[in-house]
Amino acid sequence: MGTQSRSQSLDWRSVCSITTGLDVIGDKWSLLIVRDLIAHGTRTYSEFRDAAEHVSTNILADRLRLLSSLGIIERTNPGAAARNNAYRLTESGAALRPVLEDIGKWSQKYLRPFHAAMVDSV
Amino acid sequence: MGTQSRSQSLDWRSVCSITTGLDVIGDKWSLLIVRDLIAHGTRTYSEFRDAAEHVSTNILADRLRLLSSLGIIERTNPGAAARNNAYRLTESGAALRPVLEDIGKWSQKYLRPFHAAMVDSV
DNA sequence: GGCAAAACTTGCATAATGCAAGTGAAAAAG
DNA sequence: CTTTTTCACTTGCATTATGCAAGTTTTGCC
Repeated sequence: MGTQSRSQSLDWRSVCSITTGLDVIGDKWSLLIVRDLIAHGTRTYSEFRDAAEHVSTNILADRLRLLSSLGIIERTNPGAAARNNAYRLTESGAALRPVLEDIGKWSQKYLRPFHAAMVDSV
Repeated sequence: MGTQSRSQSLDWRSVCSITTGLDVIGDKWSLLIVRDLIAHGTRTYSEFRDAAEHVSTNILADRLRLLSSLGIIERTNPGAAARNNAYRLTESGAALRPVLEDIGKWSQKYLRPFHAAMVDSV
């Protein structure tokens, strides 16, 4: 029997809006997908896969499915086949930009003592 | 042999500041601890434990240790014994407030179709 | 049609999380 | 001062998620 994936089992821990947000984007990979789409506009599966953080392909596929199902990302060519059919942000996904900016700024200001090699840009 | 905990093994996936931030706060529990401290000022172990989301006690202890080691939270009475020695935010932890506010706003605006019971406040 | 490459799946090892019970120390009660 | 309770964690183990390496299946191109 197969294993349980994030995109198949999304349950809400509480009615708190912050908790609800973290139920969706509170992991190590989802916001990196959003980051790549903010930085590049569109991105294919292979391009996500080849990012510096080296996400494993099953997790990548699972997160793309989850983010799609929640209307955070979508295909650039909705009806067409998967090949060369890049992803892009929806309005919802684009609205995550402030979250990413805040995290980036906070890291640069408070995490550098613990990670000297960190760079200033995205 | 015991299992490996987050607070013992923090390694950085890349030099990206967003990734670095997610290496620390990119999980389902850390920002909820920060949320409780923003909402209440100080909080004891039992108070965190009794929050609506029902964190398990080993994870709670691990996250409190991790956040302390990174200077995000601290004890209100640094030298004293643990009992009744609440936690509070440091300057670093307090600087996470915009992240939480943005996540809350985003959830309320874009996640309600998927979680109707979500409430507007924190 | 044949081929190469892109977009995933699958199987299995490892790590993180969840759950229930236990432990130790300090504060409170007597 | 001794006992009891309570708080702050640990510990052991089951379950779930993640990571890794190898498939498999289209599909665009020649």
